[in-house]
Amino acid sequence: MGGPSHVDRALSALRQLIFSGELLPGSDHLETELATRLNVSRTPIREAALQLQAQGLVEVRPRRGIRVVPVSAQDMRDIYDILTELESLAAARAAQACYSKQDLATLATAIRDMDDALTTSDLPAWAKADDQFHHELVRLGRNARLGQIVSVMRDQVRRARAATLFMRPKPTQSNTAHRNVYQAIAERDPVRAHDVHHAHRRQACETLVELLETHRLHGL
Amino acid sequence: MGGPSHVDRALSALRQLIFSGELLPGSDHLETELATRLNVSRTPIREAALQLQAQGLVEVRPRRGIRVVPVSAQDMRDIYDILTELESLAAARAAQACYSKQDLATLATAIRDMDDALTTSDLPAWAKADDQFHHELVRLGRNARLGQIVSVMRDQVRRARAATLFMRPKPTQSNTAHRNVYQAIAERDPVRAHDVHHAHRRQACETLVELLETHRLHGL
DNA sequence: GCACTGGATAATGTATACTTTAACGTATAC
DNA sequence: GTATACGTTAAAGTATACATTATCCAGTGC
Repeated sequence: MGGPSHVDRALSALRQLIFSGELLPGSDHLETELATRLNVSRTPIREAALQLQAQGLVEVRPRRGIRVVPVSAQDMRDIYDILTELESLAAARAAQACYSKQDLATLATAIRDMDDALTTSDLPAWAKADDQFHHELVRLGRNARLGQIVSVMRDQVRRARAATLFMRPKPTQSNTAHRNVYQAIAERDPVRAHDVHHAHRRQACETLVELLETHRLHGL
Repeated sequence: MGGPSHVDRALSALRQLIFSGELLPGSDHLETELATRLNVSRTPIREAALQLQAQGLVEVRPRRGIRVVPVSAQDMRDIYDILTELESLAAARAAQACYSKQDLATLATAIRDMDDALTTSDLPAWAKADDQFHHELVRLGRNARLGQIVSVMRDQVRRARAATLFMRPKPTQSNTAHRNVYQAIAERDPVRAHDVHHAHRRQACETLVELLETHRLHGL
């Protein structure tokens, strides 16, 4: 069976390099350089770069290199605007879908994991569980295209959150909000699910952008 | 100066072939076939196909060919859900942006063109002006990422609308709705701009999906 | 008749060679 | 000293050659 192709590996590797910060935001990288680095020819690099460009992670600029796009505070606002609307829509749709408690088990698990992480002050674990919750929420909304868009937006947010995770107050509110969204979905109340989640994301955006701006974290 | 590359031309050509229906939804096309057809090598075809895949217009399936993705009625609902939320958000943001009447001139022009097209019953012209209005609206919302997403979604809608344009009743309501959105933006009333546009798109979705389903137009 | 094996085939995945061209530096004219 | 023209160079764009491998079909065994 065909294992992952060189393009696939280049994609993962480049994502890894970007998220880990080894490829700094704003930095340019020639195709040849990356090809050498990943031990492949230019072809898979070019194809991977094209896909990353479509995801907004890099920008290919002829003769200047493949650029890791920096994300400003304003960009983050734009991204959150999209994320907020689409996730809230997913929440509403999930509430309309008449899920049983069993269907919502994964959501409940994510919430529990967040609580656990909070009591042990394990912020990375909290972030992971938080991602899990949002991912599940969108999945329950049953709109594959929406899921894809949201996941691209969430990648960007993740980059910024990594830089600010340890500056934040304990995210107690988030857990409460998630619990309320879960309740609304379980009770099949789309409007409440939508509104609660919307307010939650809006708040999260404010918190994040404020941190970015006060700490002068531009071009993440 | 560097004219458009082969990749650029392949992209336009393939889009043209898809939108014109020469490449039927659901049909598969080998890289070599398309390369011969467009008089280029496989390389630009592969790169173009990757970008079209990112836009959801084709699906590249190893050894089975590049497939023009068919769009079902349910797909169209999903697409409209996204479009509705994001365009409405753009409308709200546009209303918050304190634009002068001059800034809104292009919107007004689009509305006038729609009216003209309606009185002469020139439906293609109406569709074009309609696109223009929505495009302008989103531009005024000042969120580049949102603009990109919306434009991808609108491509899909365009495919379906082309098939149903002449089945519809005269789109008088649309013109009224657009006028109201324009008004709300001019009066800097984000909530009304949002809600009016939201209702408008929702209605459009219902109309379109109903046509698709009654006429059994699956896999457009 | 059916399932399985194995090889032929053809399409993709990848590397590489080649072409084109933008960017940079140098030299020259003024 | 500045600006323009020109040549060099290196990077991307493209074609192509090659390697890999899924698919199909014929043949075999049962």
